[in-house]
Amino acid sequence: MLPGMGHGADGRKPTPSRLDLAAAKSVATTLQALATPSRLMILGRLREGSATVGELADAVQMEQSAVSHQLRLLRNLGLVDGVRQGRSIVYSLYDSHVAQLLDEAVYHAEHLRLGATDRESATG
Amino acid sequence: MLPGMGHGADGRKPTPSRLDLAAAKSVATTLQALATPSRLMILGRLREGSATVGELADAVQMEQSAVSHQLRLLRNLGLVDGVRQGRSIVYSLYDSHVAQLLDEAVYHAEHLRLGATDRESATG
DNA sequence: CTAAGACATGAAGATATGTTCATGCAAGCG
DNA sequence: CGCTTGCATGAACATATCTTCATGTCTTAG
Repeated sequence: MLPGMGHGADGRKPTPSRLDLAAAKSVATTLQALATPSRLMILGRLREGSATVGELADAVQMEQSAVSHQLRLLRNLGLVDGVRQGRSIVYSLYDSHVAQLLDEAVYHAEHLRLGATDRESATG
Repeated sequence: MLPGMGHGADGRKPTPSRLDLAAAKSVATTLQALATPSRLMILGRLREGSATVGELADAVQMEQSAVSHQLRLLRNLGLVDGVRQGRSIVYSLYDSHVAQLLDEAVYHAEHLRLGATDRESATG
């Protein structure tokens, strides 16, 4: 159970109360899984459908080992799930929440990027 | 608006095509701004309304310097904006996208956490 | 059992990141 | 102008993170 952020079992979240440290840590941990290009691409690929580690490695242009390490991380966070199929292991997004979070993250991130296109090298 | 119902206020977002490396980097960069407890708490506080650096530092229990550093980062990413008001500088979320992304991130993160509560210490 | 394929894991090294410390810059006050 | 308040900035240190290398485990085949 997450302390400090109970938003009711009615499925409706009233007003997103302020983030306490525990909640912030929890959210940060999950978000960090989406905060790196490699994992983002892995998830992006998985969003289109299940794939084996080899396929993932090929899709994201990474070493098999690196992919495995990231998959382990994603698995521990409950973002993906892998099942054996013969000698391969087929990974897929854990549920629709992952896909949604991914979509929304991309969506907002793009918009935010547009709003801050050249803000980075603006007059400091 | 209700988080979790999807962000499609306009109802149509282009088919989230596969993430290429450039897009992944961009999204990852933005998401990384939300991937740490400190920044998450700063944004969480800002989500409730504007605040000066001092107020933020007090709210999130951080040194003023640390807050400033993080604000600089958030500002460069276009997530927050600060304007002078006397000796203080009042910060606020740049626009509703930030608030939305924040809400949705929290929402999904919580759900995902619930699904993976004890996955971390599973039979290993 | 031996051999090969597919994936996982541990250790190590290079980077990146976040906080702190000391200091600089800006604004208000007398 | 000098002093105080409020914030920003740079350097440094501790930590976390990601990738690579070598090796282990599990599965299928003969």
